[in-house]
Amino acid sequence: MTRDLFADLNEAQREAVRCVEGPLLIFAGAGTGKTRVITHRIAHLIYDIGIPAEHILAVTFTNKAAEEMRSRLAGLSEGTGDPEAAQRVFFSTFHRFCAWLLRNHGESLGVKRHFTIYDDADTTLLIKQILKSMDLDPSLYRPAVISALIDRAKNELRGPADVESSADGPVQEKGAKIFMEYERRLRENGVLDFSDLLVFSVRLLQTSESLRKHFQERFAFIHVDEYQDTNTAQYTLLRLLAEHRNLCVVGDDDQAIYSWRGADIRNILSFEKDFPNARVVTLQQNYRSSQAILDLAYRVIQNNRERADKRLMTTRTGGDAPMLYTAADGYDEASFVAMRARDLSAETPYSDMAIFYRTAAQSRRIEEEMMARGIPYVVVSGVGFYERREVKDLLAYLRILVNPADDAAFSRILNVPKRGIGDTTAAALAEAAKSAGIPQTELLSRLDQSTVSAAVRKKLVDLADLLVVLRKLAAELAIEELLRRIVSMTNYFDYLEKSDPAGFEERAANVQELYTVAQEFTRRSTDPSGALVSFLEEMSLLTDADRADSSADRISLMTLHAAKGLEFSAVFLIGMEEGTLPHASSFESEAELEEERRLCYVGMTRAKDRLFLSHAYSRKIYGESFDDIRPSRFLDEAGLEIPEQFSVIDTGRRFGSRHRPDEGPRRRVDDASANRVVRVPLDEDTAAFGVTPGDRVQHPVFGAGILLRITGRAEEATALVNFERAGRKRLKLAYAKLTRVD
DNA sequence: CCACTGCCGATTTTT
DNA sequence: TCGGCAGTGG
Repeated sequence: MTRDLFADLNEAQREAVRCVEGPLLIFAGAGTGKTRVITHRIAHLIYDIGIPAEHILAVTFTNKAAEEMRSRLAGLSEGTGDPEAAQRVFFSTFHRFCAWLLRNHGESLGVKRHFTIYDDADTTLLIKQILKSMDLDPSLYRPAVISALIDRAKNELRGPADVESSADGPVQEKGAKIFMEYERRLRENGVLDFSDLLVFSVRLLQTSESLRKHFQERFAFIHVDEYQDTNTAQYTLLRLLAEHRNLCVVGDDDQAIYSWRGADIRNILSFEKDFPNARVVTLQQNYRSSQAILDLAYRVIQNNRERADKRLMTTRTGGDAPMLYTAADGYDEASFVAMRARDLSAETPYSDMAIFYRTAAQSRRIEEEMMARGIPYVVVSGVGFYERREVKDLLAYLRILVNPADDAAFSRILNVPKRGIGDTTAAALAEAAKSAGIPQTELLSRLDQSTVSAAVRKKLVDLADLLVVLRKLAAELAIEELLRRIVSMTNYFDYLEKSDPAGFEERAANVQELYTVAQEFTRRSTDPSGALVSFLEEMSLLTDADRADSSADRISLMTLHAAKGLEFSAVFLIGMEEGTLPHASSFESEAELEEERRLCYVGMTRAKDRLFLSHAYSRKIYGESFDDIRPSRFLDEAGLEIPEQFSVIDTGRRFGSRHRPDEGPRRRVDDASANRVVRVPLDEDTAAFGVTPGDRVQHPVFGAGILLRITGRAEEATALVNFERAGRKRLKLAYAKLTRVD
């Protein structure tokens, strides 16, 4: 070891790294360097203690996090005797780890080596089919609800029978029945859904003692990132693997925002009970945000009852006081964000700014504004690349080659591109396959004349022939080449152009992108024999976030959920209103409200230097206008002073709000965007000047006016005052003699 | 079989 | 407001 791993760590971090044996819980608040701690700890295990790298497992929730850790560890490995060791550490997401486990050892549970994975779209479709076959009304038993119910049950390691016995109400009762059929069909198709990856892995380790022992030895040291987000299945898996108790979990209960996905915050809160004699280290030294931002966030999160108390302190200096903008409406808010972002861009690149919102739909107005002003932006997430129709279509072809029983893939390609096979034929195929007990793919050329017309039969045979040819090509060609053949043999581009002329170019580009992805994969791949299977697995387990291009200088737009784990110099948190954040659906339950609060907290703590919060009193929701929107309770909790009502005068001069002719006459207000009072809590040094936004102030030269806002702090504090006679002026508080008048 | 139209419903979405 | 869908006429 040529390098002191402890040199660049603070005391708490050192303690966490040093403690290598037995259970360890690291409470890592936002921006306290948890990735640094995990990677240093792993490096310490390898290079100082001498643990073979292949005995170390590190599990994360996202591919991105896993990659980040891997590369950080690689950085630490440079210059050591064995820099390659980092490559041998098993960094993986839970799901990828499980897929790996099942590919290699799932046979005993009836999991085929070449299983394919159903994504959300596939499972929703399957549920709809089941509803139809059971003659249930989809509006009563909504597929999304049923899907959530099933997913939830699986994450809690409960089967259809468990759901049935605890059912209260018809949805759950029928849900259990649907669940049962759902499972049957997945097994019949040789496919797993996301949760199955966890469920079967748990079952595997529970049933096979030898495998359990094997993996306990193989992974003698286990690390888990974002432990607060683990669900019951994941927790159980960890318990099975970590019988040796060398389990190090890192997390922050204040950032638990996935309970609706089955994550159980109690996993982290009761770690010490689950693993007696566990060491607990709390990281509270923040390296990311200004103290003002941390304090604001703390005031909010402090209102949660179910949390371990901790408070972040920063080393970082500078930054502006967080500010609140009270907007007239959504357009005004968007306008404010855009203008402020542009101002900021003089000193901060757009790529270091972000706009967060509670629901994806909120991005629209912002996008319009950004477009109108020519501000470069990127919506993070949105419709993922892998969920694009064209991508899914082509992947479905690959899936059906790997797993002929994959019905979701089959129904996707059956009439795509259009080859004149309709619902009637599809139903006949499905029926025949069911009674014959073989996959539909195998049956294509065997449907007899009594069920389908000669013309249709010809089409089916053609498709069958196509698949035979492709299957042969699959064994010979690289994946990219195979994809190109699929596209050319099916005239896929013609189909795309015809079915969606407007979106053709973008879709074609996505297909090209898929070629590139395939090419990349082949370049990286070490095992050509199972290439197609692992390619598909990668496609299923990858998300849009994994391909985000961070090189361009664009401001990022994303939901609060998507913001976790990121940081930006400037953050805009929009739509701070009751009903939006906290979301209306959380009003009934204290637990859900606390989760909304954590969401708010996550958003705030992403900001390094500047945090802008905004809310509007009037907003259009689903095309209907509401004028009595109440500001979010979180603003109160944050200690922000909220203007009573938006009552400012507007000259109608709206920055960038394009003329909207169908909007009717707008309330005439006098120079609204400029003359709005912006209230923010002032720190001591700034408050010492004795004036605060909203005050009526007197100046020796300019006379009386309204203090609109204060930017900067202490000696740098600048007041914007709207003087009755002299108009708007910017004045340094340190020089200008402003006095409050009542 | 496919294109059009009217109606319903509308969080968040690591994998 | 807008997108996804079920139902209907060509």
